[in-house]
Amino acid sequence: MESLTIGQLARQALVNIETIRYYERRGLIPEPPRTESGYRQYSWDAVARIRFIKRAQELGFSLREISELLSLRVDPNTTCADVKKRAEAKIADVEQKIEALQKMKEALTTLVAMCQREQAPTSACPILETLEDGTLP
Amino acid sequence: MESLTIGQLARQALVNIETIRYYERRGLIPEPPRTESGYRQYSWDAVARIRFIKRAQELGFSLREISELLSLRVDPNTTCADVKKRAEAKIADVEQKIEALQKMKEALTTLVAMCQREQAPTSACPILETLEDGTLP
DNA sequence: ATACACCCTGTACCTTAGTACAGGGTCAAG
DNA sequence: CTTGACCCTGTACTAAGGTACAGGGTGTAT
Repeated sequence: MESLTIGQLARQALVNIETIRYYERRGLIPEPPRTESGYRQYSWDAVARIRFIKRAQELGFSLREISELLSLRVDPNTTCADVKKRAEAKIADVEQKIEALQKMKEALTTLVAMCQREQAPTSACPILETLEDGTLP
Repeated sequence: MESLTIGQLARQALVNIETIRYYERRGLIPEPPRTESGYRQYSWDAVARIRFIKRAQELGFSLREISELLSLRVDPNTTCADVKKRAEAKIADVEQKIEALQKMKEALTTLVAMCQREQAPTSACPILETLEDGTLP
């Protein structure tokens, strides 16, 4: 199996066939070669590419940002300095996301710690009370 | 001011009027009593309720999850442990994301370093594999 | 040669979390 | 008693990220 049909790729990458065609339209994956009869022929690299897209999405990147990430490389139209500049901007993005998530985690941890008596009814749940009264840092 | 109009509530809770009506349609806030002329009359509790929704959203809960949290509160068969379990699941979620982002940051940092040494990657996308194994090709 | 699974394009539709009117009624100040 | 700020319902729209056909062609096993 040296190349994959769109259906095989979809199963490998755990996405819908339509999603792959959608990514192609959005320019996130290159247009693959076609067979005589017009079927798309994917290489195994495409699996990794789609999995990257899915993972980056879970991390809060939009498809636009992901295509920026994927195009971080030198080519005739992109200089090394340009790649570096954009990579640095992405690092700042990523750092911001990490910070936001760390704050989220701290707040959630504080909430969980408030639950001393698990059998308390939810009507007296300190987690819910704290979310409501705005005393969470 | 013993009750609030929708506009007053919106200002207090720092949301749009339309958002409040949207939350009502979604069942996130109860239908308030009306004046003779049909105006919604909110109690001050509604401010807390909307702040709860907003706060939980910031912590990564979707509106669907938030309405589950809210219905846990009025269900006499659930305990605080149920609430805690949901918060803990969110924490695990957030932790995973932080880890993946840290890998991505490392990959981007490596990429920047490669640019500095004039070893810019020129062909395949250099960060593609980072979310899988944290290395650069 | 006939199912049946698969592929193609194109267009329409869905979800989430709201926003934005249109077309009308209400309330308080001047 | 009019003006302006507010409220009502209902519908339509937004952006992002898909999903779901319809109507047709292809590939292969029996």
